Amino acid sequence: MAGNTSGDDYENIDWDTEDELEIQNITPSSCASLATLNTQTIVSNGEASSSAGPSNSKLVQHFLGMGFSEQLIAKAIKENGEANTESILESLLTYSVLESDSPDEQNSCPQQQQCVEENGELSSDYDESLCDDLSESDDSWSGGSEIADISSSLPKHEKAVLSLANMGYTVEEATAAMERCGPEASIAELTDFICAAQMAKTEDVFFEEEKPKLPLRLNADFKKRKLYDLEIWKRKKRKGLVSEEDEGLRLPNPMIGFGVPTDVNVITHRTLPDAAIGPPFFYYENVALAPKGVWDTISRFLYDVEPEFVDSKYFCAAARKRGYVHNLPIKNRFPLLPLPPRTVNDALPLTKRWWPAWDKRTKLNCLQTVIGSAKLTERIRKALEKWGDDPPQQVQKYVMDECRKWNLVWVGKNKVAPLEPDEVEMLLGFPRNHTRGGGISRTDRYKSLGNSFQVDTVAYHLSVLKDIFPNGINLLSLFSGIGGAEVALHRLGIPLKNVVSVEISEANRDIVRSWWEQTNQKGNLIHLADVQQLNGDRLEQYMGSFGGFDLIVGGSPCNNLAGSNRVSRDGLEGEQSSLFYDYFRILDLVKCIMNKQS
DNA sequence: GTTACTATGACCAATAAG
DNA sequence: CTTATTGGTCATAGTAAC
Repeated sequence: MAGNTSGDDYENIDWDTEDELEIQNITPSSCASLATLNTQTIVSNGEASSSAGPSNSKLVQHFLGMGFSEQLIAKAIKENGEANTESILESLLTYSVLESDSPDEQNSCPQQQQCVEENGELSSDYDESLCDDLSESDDSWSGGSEIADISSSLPKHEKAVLSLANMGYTVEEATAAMERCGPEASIAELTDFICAAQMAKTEDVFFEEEKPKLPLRLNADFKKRKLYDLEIWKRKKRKGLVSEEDEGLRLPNPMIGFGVPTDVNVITHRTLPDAAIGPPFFYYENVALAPKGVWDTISRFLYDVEPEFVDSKYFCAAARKRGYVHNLPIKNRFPLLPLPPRTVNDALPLTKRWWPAWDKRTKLNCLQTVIGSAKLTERIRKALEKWGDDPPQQVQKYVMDECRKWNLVWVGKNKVAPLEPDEVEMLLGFPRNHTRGGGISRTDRYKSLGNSFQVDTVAYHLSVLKDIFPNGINLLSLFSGIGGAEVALHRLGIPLKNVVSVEISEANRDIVRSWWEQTNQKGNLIHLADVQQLNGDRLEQYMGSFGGFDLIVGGSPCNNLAGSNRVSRDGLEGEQSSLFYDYFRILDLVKCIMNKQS
């Protein structure tokens, strides 16, 4: 078992693709070509600016990681000294705002200092409407209306412009990029384009020194201004025509990805793009039914790997439609045993007695973070009690609609109820009481569970690692939540050697730590709170101490992608969901560091 | 302050209907 | 082919209760 034999599979995997540094024009990936959100990855080249850069490279790295340009950082440090990071940051932000308000200013593009491709020609729009009177704009938006409300109700392409604007680009730049790249272009494509345009425009222009330092604008004012610019853009757009190019990934039906344990049709081979090939292995997850273009963008960032869309209803009694982007082998997968019950009837046998014949459900819908109200179940009971076993169609439809929407199950005569937390735990493949105790409220249990992996599904995908890493793995777990990946690996019998787990919620960290202790794990568990604080230095530190990560798992926040969000379904640029870019940033960092080590 | 409870449609895409 | 209908969704915000 040990040693050489088990290495066979490993060697079949084509890790040794050294030369993946070929220039990729579109893909925002790979260490060499990309700057987006990724400036840190050039560490090894000693990107020392010729301009007598500050000695404190860590400090520079820190701000580079936040997306500011090296020149701006140098300037900010010069102004503020190295000691006061707060004031440096403030200066940097100020520069960005200045840039966006005065297009003449160059070089403050918060990203992409080193894009070289594209011949960035700009449309004439660049010169127009740059001199909009600000006071006018302020007046026109001075009503009590909330900016956020307005922006969230905008069409998607306009949101894209607004996103770019809020990233520090001018609306004119964003518009030009949109016109050039098409309305469905991803933010990555757009930023690439803008950067190229800026490079073209700013050649030979060196950083000017003294700029009047204005007080930092309030964020609301900033957005207000951008929104006004957006209105201008809309007016322009109505005149011209915009090519609508529809292109996008389609969800498979049935949603079984490369295969599920209960189906004989299993795909065992695929070809990964060279840039995607590890080490490390990575495994990224998010909701399948995201707004248009989101999965295209995710896939493009993650080295053009096609997502594997899987509905967990093929693994358990509840649906869970998710997309997974990973570079794992797909041959010889195996499921966790015992196979979990796959019908409501089997999973919740006590409901069978009360389950009416006209409720044809055999599976539950997606387990959410909130549950149906008591009022609703009472309304349903009242609606049903007038009738016998066979209520009229209208009533049946009403009841069924609500049951499907809220995942209600039958717990008594004419009585439906939401699932209990421990039932959700069981359906998702967690040990009973996994989220119980430790002072967590019932509401928060639902929330944590609703945001989690379905363990059997994930374990099936990760099962191929068992032969590859018989001695255990080092895991980097981003957005760990309640530890779905850790539980899956553990149940697969894959030892966890070193786990760096990043999770913002303290309650969730407590849950994972408690599980770690109860299952007598032999490895090390390192907990961090914020992915945004995880930089190259810390990663190198960890990786140096135990020799790199074997697997990077993460399901980034879906808040702004999920259909059930009525308020802020802003897509990948939403407040929480944009943390996807941190997943990519960290993955790419690890990839680069590992390449450097090997 | 924390927790529980409730009301709140939008968006997308698949499907049905015309 | 177009348009209408349907189904489904890792949720948020406000308010009351504790």
